[in-house]
Amino acid sequence: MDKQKILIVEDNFEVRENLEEILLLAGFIVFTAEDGNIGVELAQKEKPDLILCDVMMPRLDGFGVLNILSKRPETASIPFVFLTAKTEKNDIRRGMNLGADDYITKPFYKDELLDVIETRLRKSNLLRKQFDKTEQGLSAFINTAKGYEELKKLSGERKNKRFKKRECIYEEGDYPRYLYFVKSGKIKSFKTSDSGKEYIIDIYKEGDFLGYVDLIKDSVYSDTTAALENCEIALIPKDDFMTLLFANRDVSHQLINMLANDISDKEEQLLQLAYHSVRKRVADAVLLLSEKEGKDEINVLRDDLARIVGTAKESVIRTLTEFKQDGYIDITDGAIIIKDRSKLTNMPS
Amino acid sequence: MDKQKILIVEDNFEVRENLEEILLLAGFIVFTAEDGNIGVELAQKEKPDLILCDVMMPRLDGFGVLNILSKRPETASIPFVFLTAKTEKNDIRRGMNLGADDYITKPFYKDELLDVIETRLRKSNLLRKQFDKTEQGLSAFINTAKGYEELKKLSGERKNKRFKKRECIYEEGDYPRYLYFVKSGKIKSFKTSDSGKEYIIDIYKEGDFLGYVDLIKDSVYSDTTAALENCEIALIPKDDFMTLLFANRDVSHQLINMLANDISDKEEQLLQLAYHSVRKRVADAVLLLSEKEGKDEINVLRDDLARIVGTAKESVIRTLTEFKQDGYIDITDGAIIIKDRSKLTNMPS
DNA sequence: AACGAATGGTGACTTTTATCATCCTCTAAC
DNA sequence: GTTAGAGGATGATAAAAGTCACCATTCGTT
Repeated sequence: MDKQKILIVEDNFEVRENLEEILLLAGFIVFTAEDGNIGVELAQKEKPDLILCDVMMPRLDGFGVLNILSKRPETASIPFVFLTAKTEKNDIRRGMNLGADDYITKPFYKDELLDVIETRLRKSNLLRKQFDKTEQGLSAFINTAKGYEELKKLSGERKNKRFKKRECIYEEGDYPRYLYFVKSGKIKSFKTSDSGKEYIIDIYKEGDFLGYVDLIKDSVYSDTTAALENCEIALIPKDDFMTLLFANRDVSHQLINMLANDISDKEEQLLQLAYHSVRKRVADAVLLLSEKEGKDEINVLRDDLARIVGTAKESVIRTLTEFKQDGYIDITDGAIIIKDRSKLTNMPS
Repeated sequence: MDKQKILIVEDNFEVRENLEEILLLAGFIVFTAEDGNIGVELAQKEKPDLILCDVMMPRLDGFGVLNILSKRPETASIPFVFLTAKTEKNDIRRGMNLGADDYITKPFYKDELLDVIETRLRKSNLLRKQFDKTEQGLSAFINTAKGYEELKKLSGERKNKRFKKRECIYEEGDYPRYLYFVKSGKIKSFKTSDSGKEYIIDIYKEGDFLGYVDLIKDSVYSDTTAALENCEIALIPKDDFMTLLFANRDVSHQLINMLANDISDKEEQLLQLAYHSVRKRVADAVLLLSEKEGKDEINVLRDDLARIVGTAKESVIRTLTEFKQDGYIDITDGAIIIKDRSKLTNMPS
């Protein structure tokens, strides 16, 4: 077998060097990334056979990395192993739920590390072989990468449309005529309640498709989408999309995957909305935005933050002030800067 | 053109007779149903060309009828016209959002009635012709009826498994090995928060599939399902389902439809959970259960009701007591009986 | 430059909801 | 028949969040 590629994502220099040395000696090709963002990029570029990733990192933490990678079909099936400081039960459970394959607690022994890596690589190879065998059946979902590419191709040839900050892309009640693909910028989709309050359902960023649910349902839009900043969006006519969807099996399966992921996300949101305190929900919203932004600094209207959290603007502002006093965040000129990511992540409910 | 079939769903005897007479004279074949349940059954049996349905009815109201029919592929594309007492703006908007095609306010003129019916029938015929033309493209989704049939066939041959009240079907963290099809009984699916509180995500009844989201995602279950009463469930092995899904385009499309509907439902739930008062959410939960049950009388543990609403048990009980005092419901031996459906439906948020 | 609107922030107060304790009733098990 | 436990219901109280009022900045527009 050829040499296998391993990606290390770890912010601590010494740990990173140490890991790299061990793995190089063991005969792997090693890539290293010093933070989550670089890790995500490297993973997509190099398609490693396994990823070792620290949980606690500035900017984009391990959960964020896993979350992003497991949504991109081309990286979704790469075995993902968490490095966690202590045996933090919550971290591990959450990581495993998100789809991590294994975890290693720091400090670790060389043998333990290599053992885990070997096990995971073996399992993954086994799986791949099985899929090769049964061309049909389960393997259907391995090729969703192709589906995503096909979908993206649809957007490539189109003329893009630019939307200014706050401009609406579509409104509740409109009849869907396009599938939208975000080329750049961020977009919010929200619903309005009888009493006129808005709730932000989702935030889309570069590389996301939007508007497909109501397009598929063949009903009028049940939400409104508006640009959070200047955006560039490709408009794909409904017919083109439907034709492709009908003609191409990979596209159907990619869409099924996207929908299934959306459902899981929304169910999780429901649970949090039901029982988590505003404090916890604000912390989660801040982390979410920082993840979407890929930065520790986020710029968001307090009104929008409140619409994500599902509460009153004043409550959000008060909570942010508390966070600032507790030293979890800084606020300068309205921008929120995350100072202690772990405290926000582990906020008690 | 052959004589066209119209279904009238209306609880008031006089209005029903009156409508029937007008339509018979106008040359339609007419079916009548005196409540929502009978209406749903008749619609599925007779596949009318148009449905006229009263909004306010005991047991299953017009929204419920529309909701059920629009989820079944074989009845989803039948033009649906609401009969509403006054020009209740909320009712109409809600109805149209749900996918009603038109509405008629009572009292109505004969000409107005026939005019609306004619318009709707013409549009629907036009649509159907278009679909026939473009065998590809949009028509893909018309045939999801076939997909549902194929899926159901999968369950037909299997041995059923019986679950006793409160028994678990699968638990959070389990690895999915089956697709489940409910033959009889009701089932709740719920998630547990860190603090140990449970939230009921969905309630399944006869004719529903469950467990497909995590099956598709190829991840462990992120929720737990348990029987609310004695149930009979068909277990469809994962491989069978995946093979069918891969092989059969109609099944893919049916699944896409199911997923898209789930997403819409959950987004609506999110909005409600965010801003509606406990009082409104309790009213909605009671209506939901009555709809699932197909009766005005519902038997539900206060704990479960609280888990649907996403609040404390005591708060639910207090709210029910208020409803009782206000004359909206009756409670006898723990069973909740709806007395004034319209008050519950139009509960201010 | 002046104005008004939009935005972030704070205080006072009210309402809603959660929590804890207690009581009652019914039922299933001993 | 007795008893333990489950489930429904209510009261008292505390905590959380919403609402209203107000102020200070900033920013874009006239």
